Amino acid sequence: MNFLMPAQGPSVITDLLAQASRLSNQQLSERLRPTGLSVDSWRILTLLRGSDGMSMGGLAGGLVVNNPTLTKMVDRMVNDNLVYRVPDPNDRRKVLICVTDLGHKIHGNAQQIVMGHQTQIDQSYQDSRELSDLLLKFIREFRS
Amino acid sequence: MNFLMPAQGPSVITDLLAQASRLSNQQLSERLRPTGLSVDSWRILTLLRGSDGMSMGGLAGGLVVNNPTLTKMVDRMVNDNLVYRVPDPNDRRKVLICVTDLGHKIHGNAQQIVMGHQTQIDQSYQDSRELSDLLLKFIREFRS
DNA sequence: AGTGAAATATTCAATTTTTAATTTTTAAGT
DNA sequence: ACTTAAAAATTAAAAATTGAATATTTCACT
Repeated sequence: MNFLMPAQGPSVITDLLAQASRLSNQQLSERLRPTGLSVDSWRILTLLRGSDGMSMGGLAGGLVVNNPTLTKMVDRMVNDNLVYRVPDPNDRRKVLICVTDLGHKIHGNAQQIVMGHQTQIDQSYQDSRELSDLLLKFIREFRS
Repeated sequence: MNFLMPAQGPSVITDLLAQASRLSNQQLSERLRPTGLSVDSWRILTLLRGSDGMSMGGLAGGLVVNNPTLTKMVDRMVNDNLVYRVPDPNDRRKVLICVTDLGHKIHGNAQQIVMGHQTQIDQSYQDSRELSDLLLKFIREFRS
């Protein structure tokens, strides 16, 4: 029961990120259950939001998921009428993913829940803003 | 291709953690390939290291993975002779997981690789130490 | 124009994870 | 002691992910 403190040695950032990510993901996942969205589905809709469609590759990069995985995720979301596929007129290798009206609606509900979750974190965790900033920098660095 | 900056609105920490965790996990995963260990197997061995065996529940909590998932992970590691199971003498519902000699040896190799990865992060990313500290606090807060 | 290489997305088989239910042991209250 | 509830780990079936291979389209170079 002593996994609150690391047993020995310096903490490795990959491990800390895994713990933190899975913990917050678990919580958010429960909160999103009423909407029927997984955390990743919400992330897809958020990325898509306000764009006129994104390619599979663009989405996969933004989410950091493998292409075949994303294909299946999008399949499910198409099935649930949250998004739809459109061939890219400029490059016929590509497919553009767009949000349906229902998708927008459900994302709106989800977004409120997510913001509630974020607010709770902000309140119980002092350095939330700073952590976000550092994570943003970290991600930017890692993507180059 | 503009997933480097968030399209709109404030960044949600759960999303940032997912991105950061998956990015660093991908990199470390590649580096660990020669050892045959997955990142999670390495995390298991690290948690186990220096303990006289941990229960499945303890491990699952430390790693933040579901119990059935951990059972299968440990099955594979037992198969590879990295760990073994011992019934807990104090509570016969429990099983203690222990590291084999081979497990210790392979974890040693893996640890070097992981430290190399960490060093690279420290060098390319200025605020590594601070990020780790904030993540530790975040995790501690989330676990209470 | 034509050829080979690269990019994009998908499919398929194999592996892994999840969810729900089961088994075994301990704890609690009567 | 007995009975019921809780805790711990596992199993089994369903769902999701991965990795390799495939099909199609574009790009670059001749």
